Amino acid sequence: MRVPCRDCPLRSLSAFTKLPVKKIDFIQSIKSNHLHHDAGSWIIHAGQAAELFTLFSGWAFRFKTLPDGRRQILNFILPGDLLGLQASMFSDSLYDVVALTAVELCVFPRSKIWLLFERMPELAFDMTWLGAREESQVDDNLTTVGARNAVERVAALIIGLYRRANLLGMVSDQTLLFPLSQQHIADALGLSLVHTNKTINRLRRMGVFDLSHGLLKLHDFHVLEHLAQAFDVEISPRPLI
Amino acid sequence: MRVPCRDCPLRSLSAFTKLPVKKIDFIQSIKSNHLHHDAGSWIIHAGQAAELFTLFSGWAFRFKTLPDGRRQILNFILPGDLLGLQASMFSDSLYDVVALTAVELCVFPRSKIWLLFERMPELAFDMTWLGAREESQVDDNLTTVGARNAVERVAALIIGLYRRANLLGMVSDQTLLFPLSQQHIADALGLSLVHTNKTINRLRRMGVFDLSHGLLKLHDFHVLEHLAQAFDVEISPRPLI
DNA sequence: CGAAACGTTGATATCCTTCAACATGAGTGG
DNA sequence: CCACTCATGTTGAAGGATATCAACGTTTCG
Repeated sequence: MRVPCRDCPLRSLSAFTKLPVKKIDFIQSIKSNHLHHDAGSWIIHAGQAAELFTLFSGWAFRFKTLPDGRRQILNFILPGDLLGLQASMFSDSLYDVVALTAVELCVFPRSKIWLLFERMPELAFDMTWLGAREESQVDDNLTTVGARNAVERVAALIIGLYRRANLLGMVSDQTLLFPLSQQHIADALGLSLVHTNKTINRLRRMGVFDLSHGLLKLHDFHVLEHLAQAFDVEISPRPLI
Repeated sequence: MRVPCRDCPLRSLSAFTKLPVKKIDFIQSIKSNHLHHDAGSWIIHAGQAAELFTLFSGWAFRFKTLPDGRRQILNFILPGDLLGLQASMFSDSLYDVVALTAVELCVFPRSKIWLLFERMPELAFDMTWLGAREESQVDDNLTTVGARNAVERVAALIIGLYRRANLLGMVSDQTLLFPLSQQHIADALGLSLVHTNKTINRLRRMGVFDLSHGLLKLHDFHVLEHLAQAFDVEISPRPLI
């Protein structure tokens, strides 16, 4: 809580739209907490109620688990992303969210969401926009898992995360701190761990990227885009609640 | 336009929440059109702007196409579902929507969406809720495609559609008009057409359902649920805009 | 230093795809 | 009503992509 929302370092990034002070102060007024979580800890539990969060720093991921234990990672969450919108609109969350690194979270109690719709329609609109954007990410992931082969899947995942991280200024010298294990990648792509490993190494040997020791270095973005059968993407600044 | 929103036949279904007349009239006031489309016709084009719709009758589906033509169906759209929320919040749609049967659509111009947030926060909230619900469907589909094998995928798809249709009163004698071709099923599940066919017939021979001539008859819901490695689901009435 | 998590590799098994051919059904024009 | 065509569904065979199994290497961390 020490840093007021007005001075939030995320706001100065070009990835985010500028908000009038009045709205920022409203956001601050409904923010109830600023949490720290260790890597690996649960942020939202499937089957339980959850608040609404903004990820302030770190990485997290959202996933579902089948009765027999298989798990599917639905998307990854980066700083500035809204987290728990579905969960806070339904009575219970339908998915788990776990911190991938140490994270900081801004907490907005679900009880205040209605206030936001009532008093600050612009912010409610932004929230809906952010929800639509998350869905569009899940759409992409479904397309990756359903229609692409192993090489294309890995390529598409790398591209997607690289792009997002780049917008947040987390990339320098085409290099990025990359906290996913190969098991995370496998669970996101619907591939086995072993095959994921072999596919990554194939791409590594092809020279399109290097991925080791938690560091991703992208050598050739365009080749990777081509390998991924990627769509064109339009990137626009997004609201930050 | 002949039937006023107050008398909308969908509203009387138990699947939908009751709305005060004032709000229904507001909905009516921003509804700009009532469209008819033939089966197979495009409702939303990827790369183009789109309005916001409610599907009044019929079935539709939302999908993406890779540069080389492979296509992934993201979800199916049934009466009462919102359609084009993402598309109408972004400048262009990132996906296509095509009518699976003849459909009727209620049209709400995107230019009026802001008005709705400003003047009717309850409806804005409902819209966000419906968006969150669609995302949760895509989450499920991603889990199906990423973590289930062929038999489980088909079972999960059938269960999901049967459940939704049932809530809308489209099921009688455990039987339902089912307009998907096996190619649609294959494209939704990330399976080849041939393997989809063989999997369906395997399930048919196991006696859990029958699917032919556009008719789905579900013989044993619980066995199918078990085969699908299905989650428990909580079903609650939803808003209708 | 030891243990545990994570990554790597080869061999084998399996699920799913592809190919090809044919069957069936729906729609159309003669 | 029949003959034709096109979409859709069905089936067997063969090949390929991915999964599984098992063993070992490497890093991290207490």
